Amino acid sequence: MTVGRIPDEIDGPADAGLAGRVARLFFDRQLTKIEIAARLGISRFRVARLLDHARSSGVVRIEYRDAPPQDHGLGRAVEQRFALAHGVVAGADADDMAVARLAADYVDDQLGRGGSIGIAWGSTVGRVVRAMPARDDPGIDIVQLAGSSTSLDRGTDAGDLALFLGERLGAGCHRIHAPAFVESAELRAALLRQPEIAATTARFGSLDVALLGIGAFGPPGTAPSSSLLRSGALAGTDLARLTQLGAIGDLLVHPFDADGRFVSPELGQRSIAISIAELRRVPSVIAVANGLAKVEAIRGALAAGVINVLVTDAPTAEAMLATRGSGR
Amino acid sequence: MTVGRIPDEIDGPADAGLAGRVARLFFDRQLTKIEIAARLGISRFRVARLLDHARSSGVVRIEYRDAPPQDHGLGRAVEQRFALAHGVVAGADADDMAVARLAADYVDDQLGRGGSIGIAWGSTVGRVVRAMPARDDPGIDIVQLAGSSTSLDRGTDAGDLALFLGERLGAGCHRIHAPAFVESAELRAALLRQPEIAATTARFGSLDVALLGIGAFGPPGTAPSSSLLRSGALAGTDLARLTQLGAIGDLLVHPFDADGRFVSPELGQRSIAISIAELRRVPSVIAVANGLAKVEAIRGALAAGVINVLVTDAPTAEAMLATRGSGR
DNA sequence: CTGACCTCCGCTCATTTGAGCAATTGACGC
DNA sequence: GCGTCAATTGCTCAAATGAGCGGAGGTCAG
Repeated sequence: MTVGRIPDEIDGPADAGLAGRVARLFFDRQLTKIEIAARLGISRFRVARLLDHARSSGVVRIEYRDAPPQDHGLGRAVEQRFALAHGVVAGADADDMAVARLAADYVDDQLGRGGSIGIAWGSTVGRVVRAMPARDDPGIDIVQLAGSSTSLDRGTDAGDLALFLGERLGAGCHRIHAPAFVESAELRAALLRQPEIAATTARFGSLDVALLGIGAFGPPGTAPSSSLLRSGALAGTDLARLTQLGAIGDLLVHPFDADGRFVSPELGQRSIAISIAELRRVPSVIAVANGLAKVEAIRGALAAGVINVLVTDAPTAEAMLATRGSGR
Repeated sequence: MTVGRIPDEIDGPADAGLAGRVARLFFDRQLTKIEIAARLGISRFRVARLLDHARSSGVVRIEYRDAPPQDHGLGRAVEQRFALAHGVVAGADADDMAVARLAADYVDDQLGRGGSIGIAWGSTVGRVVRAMPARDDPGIDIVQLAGSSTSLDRGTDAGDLALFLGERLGAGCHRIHAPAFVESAELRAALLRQPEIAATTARFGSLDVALLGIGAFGPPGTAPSSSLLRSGALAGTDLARLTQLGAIGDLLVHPFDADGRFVSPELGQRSIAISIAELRRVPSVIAVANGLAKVEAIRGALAAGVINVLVTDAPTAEAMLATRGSGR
């Protein structure tokens, strides 16, 4: 019964490997099955069956990367109404993922070869990262724009997203191994002096692209879509004060009111994140936000004049345009 | 010049969307081009051209997931010689990535539905994580087996790898937000009392699978393949002492000698990682290691009796078997 | 307005391909 | 040794497909 050394790969792997080889010759090199059969010395029927097997057994998988439909008309309307460089609006029946894919394609276009991209946090940005077409471009630099927060949902933290994006693009990744909020301005200053952290924040000045979500505070008591609120950085009293100041949403750690005024500059004194002033210097600031609950916040964020490009969906865009006469 | 609202998606997206729809009907639903043409009310030639376009423009992408060839004979020989549950050996001309894919497939098989997998650090483990077939199984738990180290190369740190793996499997991810090594046993104890860290280490006892690399110290002066050495945890004097004790490699943070004895138990007193005793209780400990420089270390690690499954390549396996008469 | 140029479309015909069937092979139990 | 069953192989013929061609429509400079 001593089996010793049976060369039993005569059939298994020989076969398994064949399916892969055949599939590559057929799909990649576009040979006909007859040519493949001749080349490998097997019958064309075997080639066909190998190919069937390869597909049914998952050896070859077919993926679709078609861009979701866009509503260019609405996009242009948003551009003009809010003085944006680009308004990208997903078509009528788009879901969150369609918006994320449009944003990912947009970012992919912006990053020609190389380039430096800053990345924020949030579930919206997370979807964009996951929809990003894979690359292998070490010339790209990913820069985390705000510190981390462990209380955010899985895979929405800025550090995690920067890591994912770097992995996906094959890019260098510059993270901030520190919390987004600390107790005092002194601690913040001390952290910013840390060489590892300073190496990342020093890159805020040379970003080509920044990718952000827009946080909406929403009515008190409801679950906020804002990662700033979810991050647990703000005590109840802070939040009450912000609401009193008219805050309706946030960009990263910076709350703003309906007119796009940043209402709580002192919050920036306790947070480790890119400042609004630095953000204004980024050539292309791309915000992704959709959902009727975010309409007010998006309008406020655009009024702040920080954002160049907005990616959203049709219902949101229509709601943003509809209130032309009213409000502000 | 006021463009207002031009429905100019009559051509672009209508076309782009068509390519995707046609591709799905053709590849997924296996309709013939003639059937597709009839269904969409276009000519079969247009279908063919749309399909060509979809492939050349990258709307459809074809991926291959064929398992690399294995040498079952060598695998069985390794199993018997080293008393393993499984020896998985990649075929003759396999590269590092082929070994990683074999390991990934093996782990994927082990994780039927659900299950708890512990993950170590290192570039080898990193390749396995990246080769892992994607899933979406929230029933799986990823457990980081050792603390983080910022001095490891990009994407080889245990925290990063746990995050990547969790993302890839759609699984829950339990990380250790602490360094792998600290200055004193007291600090270690304090950290282990932290609820967040304790929540992860508590899972060491209920792992189904552990995925490890094997570190090889190699001759002094050469670049070590061991992530333990690279992690910068050991001062020069520590290293000299370990070498003196006969250490030739490591499992996670635990150095061992050629006979598989763990030579420096006190190192565990300063490190945040699964212990050898805990590791022994894991039903399936899978080690991935290949390269002639690692042969001695692998043999030592197997002698320790912690490892159940070894994944390697043919040259390494042959070298491991060749020294049967000599040495130990 | 006109002609050059370009892109996209549908057609014909030769080639490639798939469905279904019959022959072969190999494993296994008796 | 031999029958049985399942899996695999190769075949025929009808259907599906690709290459290349000429025409329709659209754009742009002159």
